[in-house]
Amino acid sequence: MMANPATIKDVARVAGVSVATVSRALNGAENVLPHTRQRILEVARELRYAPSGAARSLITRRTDTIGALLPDLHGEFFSELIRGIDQAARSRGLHLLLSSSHDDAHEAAAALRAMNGRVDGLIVMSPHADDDFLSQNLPRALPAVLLNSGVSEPTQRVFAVDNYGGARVMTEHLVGTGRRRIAFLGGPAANFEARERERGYRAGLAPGVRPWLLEGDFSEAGGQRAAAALLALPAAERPDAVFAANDIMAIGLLGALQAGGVRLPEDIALAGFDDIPVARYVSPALTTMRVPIAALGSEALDALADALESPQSLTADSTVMPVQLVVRRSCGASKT
Amino acid sequence: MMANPATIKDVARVAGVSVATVSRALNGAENVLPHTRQRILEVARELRYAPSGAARSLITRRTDTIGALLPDLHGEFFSELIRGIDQAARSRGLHLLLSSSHDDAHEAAAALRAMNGRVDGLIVMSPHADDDFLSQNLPRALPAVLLNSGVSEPTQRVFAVDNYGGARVMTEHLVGTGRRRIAFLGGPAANFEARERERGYRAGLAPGVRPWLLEGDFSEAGGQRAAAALLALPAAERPDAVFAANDIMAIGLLGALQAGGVRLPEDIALAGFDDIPVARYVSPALTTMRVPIAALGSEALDALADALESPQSLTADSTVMPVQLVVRRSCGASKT
DNA sequence: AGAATGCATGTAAACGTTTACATGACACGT
DNA sequence: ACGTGTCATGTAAACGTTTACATGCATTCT
Repeated sequence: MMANPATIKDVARVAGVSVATVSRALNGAENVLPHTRQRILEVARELRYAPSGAARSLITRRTDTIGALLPDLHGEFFSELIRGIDQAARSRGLHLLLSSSHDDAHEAAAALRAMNGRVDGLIVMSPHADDDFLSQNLPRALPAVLLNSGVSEPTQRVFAVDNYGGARVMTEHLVGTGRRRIAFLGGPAANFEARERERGYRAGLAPGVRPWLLEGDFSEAGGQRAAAALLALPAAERPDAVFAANDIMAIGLLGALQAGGVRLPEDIALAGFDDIPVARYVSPALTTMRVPIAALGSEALDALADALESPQSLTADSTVMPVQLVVRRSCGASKT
Repeated sequence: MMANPATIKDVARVAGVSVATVSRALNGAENVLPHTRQRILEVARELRYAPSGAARSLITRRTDTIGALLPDLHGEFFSELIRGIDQAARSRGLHLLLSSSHDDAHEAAAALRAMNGRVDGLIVMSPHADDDFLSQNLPRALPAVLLNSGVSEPTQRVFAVDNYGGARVMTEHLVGTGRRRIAFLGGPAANFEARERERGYRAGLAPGVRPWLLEGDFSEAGGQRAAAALLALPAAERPDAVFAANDIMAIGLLGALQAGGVRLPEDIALAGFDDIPVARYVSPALTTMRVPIAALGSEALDALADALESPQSLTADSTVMPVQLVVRRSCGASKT
């Protein structure tokens, strides 16, 4: 019923030629008689022959595939990231091998090793992927680029987002619109991006102003918990602005605060970070920092793909993608 | 600098054993002396050896990878779908090879063939993937499951969503809340799901009522265009409800209608289909049909993974996933 | 006419694994 | 002591390609 797939040998036998000729005909080598080629193509179609990727990449040492090691697949951030990577990959004829959600460094290492021989390069975004981890676990000869990693002295190519600068600009914007009691809803302590954004927040405050930190975890539920904490305060003691370290927390906060009778942006101005698609649909629409998520993915892939052509092009420096302030109604500075 | 990766031969040479012993030690065969095994593990770590996936799967005929052929990666629908697939794949130790956006059948066929020898099975969701296409292009011996395909007499395993039933229930719901002039904003004519939803809409109308069809394309911009068309009508001639064939069109419509001064849901009730995450954040929150998108992906993967163990488990029937009416404010039937 | 050239095709090695089978050391029962 | 069995290890084939090199035929040059 489900017969074994045809191999190049089958094609050769049926067409009455050698496997070498079949290989040449199928790969478009020019030194094969038109008549022979046509015959081979016919037979190949007839037998539904498709070359084995495994065998082919074993000998050519090319897989035309790049691997992506991601921490998670949840939410719009990763959706956008993958879209960016995929788009760039497709336009270069590369395939995408996905691997996600590695809870500990051990698992991530296993995933990394499992990619060996199946990919030509790696895009790595992982909380565990510090310099040490990579130099211990990255199979040799496998070019890699890092995304938003916390490496200080990179030995790899790194693409990152200007978390610090963006957070600073956002804070200054809130200060500029007259807010004085600006709280910051942070992310997980272990998260590099969260720390950078907090650093930017601190830098953006007017000199002498004490930072006001709320605990968060980058999740919608975390935003709701923070809202509950604020609602427990007397209205006069609440902040007049909250800057959430990412959009999804801001959105959780937004809904919960409104449910608690707080008027946004009149009572409390709200700002997020990332500009995920949903940010413009909430009411009031969320002021946020636009992160070029898809571009981050496609630039990473482009750098990696270039490295496949000329390995020396993969230098160990880092590129910081600029972010852009997007003012919407939630911060009170826009009428629309 | 970037040395060739170590092979099993290198490990064997350094450890002073044969490659067979290395293979056995690394794969956990029990008949290898503890001393020998430890020595081999040490050497392997030292050399940063990782077995070549290509070589391994060439001989074992297993890749532990499944391929997903998707039409697109844009939007929350596919994000959720991939998440569902990935989650099920990971829990079974399978990898995921992604391939998307094939504009024509020719491209899709190429993608299909490129997967040969790199995957153990396929999840296919493609407008081109009808029965003919698959039987022509699917390499033999490659188990596959189809998603939301328009095959009538399936020769493959198919998972689909109850588009017809859901659309019918939604239409009946709108009728039940007193709406009489219910328009349907359709999807691309070539799209099977769009046609099924339209069919459900027609069936849900009260007997004798003429269907009112608006042209759409499943995109947010399409929703906005439809809104423009409605706004061009005198208010009295507009529908009192619009049922959009998917959420993203409903959301485009929603924003554009509100900008045009239409009150939702008072003047026009609005409903969508899919229940993408953003549906509950728009204002008014969108009444919609909840499609178990992630579950669709994970069930498809589970069926496929089972088939890898026992090929005969992959019968050629179809599973229809139930959908669920989610009433929110946009249809006027809910206070919250 | 004979040598040289060009060119289509064939032969076989190589890629890095796994695994069936062979080998040989050692322990044991007789 | 000698066969017998056990078991760790080695040998080599196999997986399905690509490709360097060999082959031999047809054509062209002298």
